[in-house]
Amino acid sequence: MAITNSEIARIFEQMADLLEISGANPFKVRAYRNAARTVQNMGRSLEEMVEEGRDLTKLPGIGKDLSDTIEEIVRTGRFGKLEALKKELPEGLESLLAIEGLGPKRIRQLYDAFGVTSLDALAKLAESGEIYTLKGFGPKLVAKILKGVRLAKKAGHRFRYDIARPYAESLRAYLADFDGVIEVEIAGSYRRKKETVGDLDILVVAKAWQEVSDRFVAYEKVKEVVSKGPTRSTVILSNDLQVDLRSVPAESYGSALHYFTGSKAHNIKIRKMAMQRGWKINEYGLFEGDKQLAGESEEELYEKMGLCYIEPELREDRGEIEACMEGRLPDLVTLEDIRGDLHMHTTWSDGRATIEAMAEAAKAKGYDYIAITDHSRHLTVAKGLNEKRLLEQIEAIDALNEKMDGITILKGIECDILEDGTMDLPDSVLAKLDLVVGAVHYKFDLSREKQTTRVLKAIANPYVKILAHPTGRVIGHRNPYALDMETLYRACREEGVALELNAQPERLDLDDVHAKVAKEAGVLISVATDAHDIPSLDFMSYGINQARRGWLEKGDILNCRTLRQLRAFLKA
DNA sequence: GCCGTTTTCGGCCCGACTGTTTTCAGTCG
Repeated sequence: MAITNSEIARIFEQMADLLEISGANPFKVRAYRNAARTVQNMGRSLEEMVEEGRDLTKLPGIGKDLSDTIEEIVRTGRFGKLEALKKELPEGLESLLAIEGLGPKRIRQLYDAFGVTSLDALAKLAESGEIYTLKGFGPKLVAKILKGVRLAKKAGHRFRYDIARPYAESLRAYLADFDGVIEVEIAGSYRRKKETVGDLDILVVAKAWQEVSDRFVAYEKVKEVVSKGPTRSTVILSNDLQVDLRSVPAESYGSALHYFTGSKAHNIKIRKMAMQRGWKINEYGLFEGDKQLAGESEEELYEKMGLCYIEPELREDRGEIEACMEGRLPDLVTLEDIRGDLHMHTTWSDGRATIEAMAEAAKAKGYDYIAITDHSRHLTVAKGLNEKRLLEQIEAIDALNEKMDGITILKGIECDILEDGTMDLPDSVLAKLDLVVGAVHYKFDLSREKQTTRVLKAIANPYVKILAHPTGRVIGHRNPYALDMETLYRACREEGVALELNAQPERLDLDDVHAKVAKEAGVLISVATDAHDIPSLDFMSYGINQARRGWLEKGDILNCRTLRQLRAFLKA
């Protein structure tokens, strides 16, 4: 009975939701949410830890009860207390929490009085007017609820980073351009470079807030003005992305930026540290009594707290505060550290640019090398290369390398890993290449055991040097396939195989958590764009964002190495 | 339900806003 950490985290979240609606002790609810976060953020598989008899109470936020609960879930696939609770409160009730304006108390009220358990039932009740018989439900709240129902029915309420970015950046520029704006910054998960963002939180220090707010709601892409207040205005953009603009006094800018950048967990930890010293942190500053100790800048805030500056990408309470205190915060990789791109396609398979055009574009980015890695024959829909065509491509690349200066084109392939773990092309052909990138492109639904065996066999092939998009997930579309990551990391280290952090914004695979654990396990990472055209070479920045969230440094990344060092790795 | 340089009991992050009230509960970030 295989179960992933994410699934366990989901169970804890559901438990927390239902407990909240049932009116349980709010701190118990919080304990479940904290545990869910711990489980979601940890790299090790809980299932394996249970099998190995590890002491789970060592994990933060996991005590005796939750440790037993995890064991129960791993061993039986069930959680008795949750099932008991579901008998009292029907399933689906927690889905109502997604509606703005509805929290546990009101949901409970609606259920007790009218038996509401679904969005449809809620909408019906609201439209009939019967809802007004409940205490505390007035016309404005009901209108908000009805709007929330319509919104909740639209799928996918988080936006992929790359989709939010153009909206975010043009709005930032629009505001920065205005005379009345002294500072402007987009905070929240956008600033932490999370792979998806829920909404945008923009902070401004304004000379005249009223004018800035007027300009904000007049932005051309604003579809709807939700509110326009004395310190905050909220709008919905044409793509349904919500944007909050907040006015912040200059002396509080740093604290506000820190507060609204989050993550919540990171902030809570810092705030607790302040409390222990008898201080208080809020969005206006760091205070000792009424005296402001810091607040103008984030740097000052961290310094006063006795901490070093922590990059936004690290602020997830995944050990960054402890690492800072122990002087082992990573020196995060930057885009400028990248010397080449080790995964891209051309017109030889399903790409849209020639080898030469891709090489020229990469050279213009200042890269020293690229690897051409078109698909192999099994991927017929992508015009995958057979032996004959691959040999022709090798000749073509040799000729280009003769001709071109300033960049080296490595001969590679993104070779399919077949169901039995053998490679799609014979070793005799793979031997002629500089680089073989192995990839799973079908049979995603094998059992964990079979999928792991398949991938391990592939990376044991002496020619395979990188495993592409290792978990196969596509954000909001396809879950990662079942794979024993711990064993994979070990095998990669032993075989000298790097794992890819695929920079396609819908993949970002490995993700941040996996990248961090892979690094800790001593595995090298290749941050690669998998570009199918020239503009997609720019995906590198998304890969770097995720790499930074995964604590990666220059030294952890294969394509930060010089060509000579890279060749040494490929030959080893 | 977790946790411990005031604690094995009694705490658990904090402030603002909204809509509904007539002093505040509920929700949100």
